[in-house]
Amino acid sequence: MPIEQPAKTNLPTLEDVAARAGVSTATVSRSLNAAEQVSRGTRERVLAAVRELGYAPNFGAQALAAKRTNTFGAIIPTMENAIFARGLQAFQEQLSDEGITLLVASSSYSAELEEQQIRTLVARGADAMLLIGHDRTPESYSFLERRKIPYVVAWVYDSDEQRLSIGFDNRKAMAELTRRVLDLGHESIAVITAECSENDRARERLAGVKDVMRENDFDLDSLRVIETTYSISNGAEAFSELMQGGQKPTAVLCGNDVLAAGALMTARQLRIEVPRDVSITGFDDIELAQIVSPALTTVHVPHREMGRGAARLLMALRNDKDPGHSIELEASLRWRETLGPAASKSN
Amino acid sequence: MPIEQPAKTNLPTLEDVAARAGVSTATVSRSLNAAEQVSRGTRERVLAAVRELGYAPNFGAQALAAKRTNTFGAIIPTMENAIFARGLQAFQEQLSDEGITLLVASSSYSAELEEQQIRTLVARGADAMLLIGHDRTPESYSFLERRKIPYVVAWVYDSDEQRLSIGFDNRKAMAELTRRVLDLGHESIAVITAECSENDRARERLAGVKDVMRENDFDLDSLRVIETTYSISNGAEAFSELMQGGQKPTAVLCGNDVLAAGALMTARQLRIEVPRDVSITGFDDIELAQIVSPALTTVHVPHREMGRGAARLLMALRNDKDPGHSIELEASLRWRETLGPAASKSN
DNA sequence: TTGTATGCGTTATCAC
DNA sequence: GTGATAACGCATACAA
Repeated sequence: MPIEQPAKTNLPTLEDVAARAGVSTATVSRSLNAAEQVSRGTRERVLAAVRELGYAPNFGAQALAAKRTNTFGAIIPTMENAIFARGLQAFQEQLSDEGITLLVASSSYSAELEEQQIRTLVARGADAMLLIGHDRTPESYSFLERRKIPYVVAWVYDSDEQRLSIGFDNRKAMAELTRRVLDLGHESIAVITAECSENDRARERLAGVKDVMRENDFDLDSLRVIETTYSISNGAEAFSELMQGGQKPTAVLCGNDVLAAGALMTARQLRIEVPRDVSITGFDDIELAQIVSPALTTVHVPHREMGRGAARLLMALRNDKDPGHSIELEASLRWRETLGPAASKSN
Repeated sequence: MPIEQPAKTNLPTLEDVAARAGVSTATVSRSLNAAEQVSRGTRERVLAAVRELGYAPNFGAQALAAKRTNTFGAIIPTMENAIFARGLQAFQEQLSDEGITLLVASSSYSAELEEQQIRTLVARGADAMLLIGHDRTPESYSFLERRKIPYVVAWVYDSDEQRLSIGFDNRKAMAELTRRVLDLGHESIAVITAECSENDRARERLAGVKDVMRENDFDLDSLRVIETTYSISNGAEAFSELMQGGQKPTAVLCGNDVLAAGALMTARQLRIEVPRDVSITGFDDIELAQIVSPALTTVHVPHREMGRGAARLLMALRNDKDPGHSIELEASLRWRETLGPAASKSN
């Protein structure tokens, strides 16, 4: 029985390729990473050897020697719904054009968990990080700075913040929506929002509502606010809580489309007609907003622009170029079917 | 001006920790990776030094020395909708319990692209891989085998296939659904499916439909099939194509919930009432299925079980334990609102 | 343009 | 239990 394979069936290394091509390992390395430094002939011989041996670089060795992994990290609050999907997709596409692979983790909206994820991704070799919002533990920031890991904050733009960011003004966007709601004669407003404590987007959106109510001399105490985790079923539950009891709202502003979809579902079950009996609005304008019936009036968020822009900022940072300043994008109202004039006071 | 930081602001290494704790690098390494081999006292001193210095292991070096990254890879066909989200989430959770980080990439339903992604993830150090379905290039398989990268195939169970897999019988599940449809008196059936050429799940589902039609002596030529990429808008378009022209179907079986949601949307626009005028069914039972109105009759897929199970199989494989054989899970009908009796022949 | 030699930060195999 | 020390596979400064 002939021995077909040597016992050690190890993968080919640079050295093997070098031997086969009759050059040094340095030349092989250069042929692969800095082709212009190598004469055409030798490069071709090397590449042939690479193909014949099925060589692929060892990631660990490469990272160790080059001190660079060409890997970026992103931590998003959740993957369970599509809120960040489109933006992340764009981010990813842009990066892979530049030869960067993306590592994604989710924090479940917990600053504590996010800090841990940051450490994990950085340990795993991330050269740069994409983060959502400004709220996180001081340790997260000091860790990144100490490690000199470039990062950009996305999904928010706040001129008060120093950190490099790309996004939109959550407060302003929600204020604009609220203004429209009040213009339609709504006087009894409720808000279903994510927990605000570690989530500046949610907090700012709520602040936007309050700003406008104040502007219009509303009593802020009359504003009912339910904080809950983003999910369809939580939206459903919160809405049903709002609609039982004496003072029913005529407009329910939801912190995002997922909550709004849940609210809409409950409305249907309770035979509450939207927007005749009650208006419901969302935020984000994910695909869901157009699928539900009636289609959701919501705030359109520039997902793809944020993703692409964040990638560009991060690449600049990683390459020690000047990224410029933070970028403010616009979030604009999408008027669809779930927002209408206030119902006559019949409840 | 006092020098606050040494010029070289490098990260602490094992050696630094060792020096500070007054032990050798070997002991530090052991304290971190095999705590039981180290006396309690020294371990505590080491851990203290680690904390004080903010030490974190260098990933590249670790991978290089240990020949193991504790990273698994998964390639799913798409991230653009939630089809794989729940399963992947479960997979991820199970893995992170075991200290494994997950790298995810998507192939856009292209075998060519998938092969490239496999290479990328393996190059980045993936110890093991999760793949969806059996269809892929022969090179993908030979690459994995040559590299001795363990993998498992999920989302399918096919007793004819040798490869380790966990999933359900797509053909059987779709056949079961089709049987119910025919029982309701439908005689004019149409199918909206993903492209079948590189997608065994889609192919098997379509085969399931045909099986049952044959069983019931239907003319297969009368079956209208539209192949398109999974997306709401494609589902919408395909449905509208089906509903114009002479021979309108009374039941439209969609290859997944996303297509079905699109069909439903168009139906609403065309004022076609579901299921009175036409029945529509989905597949997957993602959250979307319950949000749309009327709620989608669909095939429930055991997402989380697949994810968890795949993680267990892969861990066993990676640890050179016997994973046992492929696992068949059940996919069962979820009867909701979009499937009803065939409309009287009025078209 | 090409080769030589060194170092990157761990883990693991030995001894002790 | 603990300490030397040899890999691990590559990139790169320097020399030729």
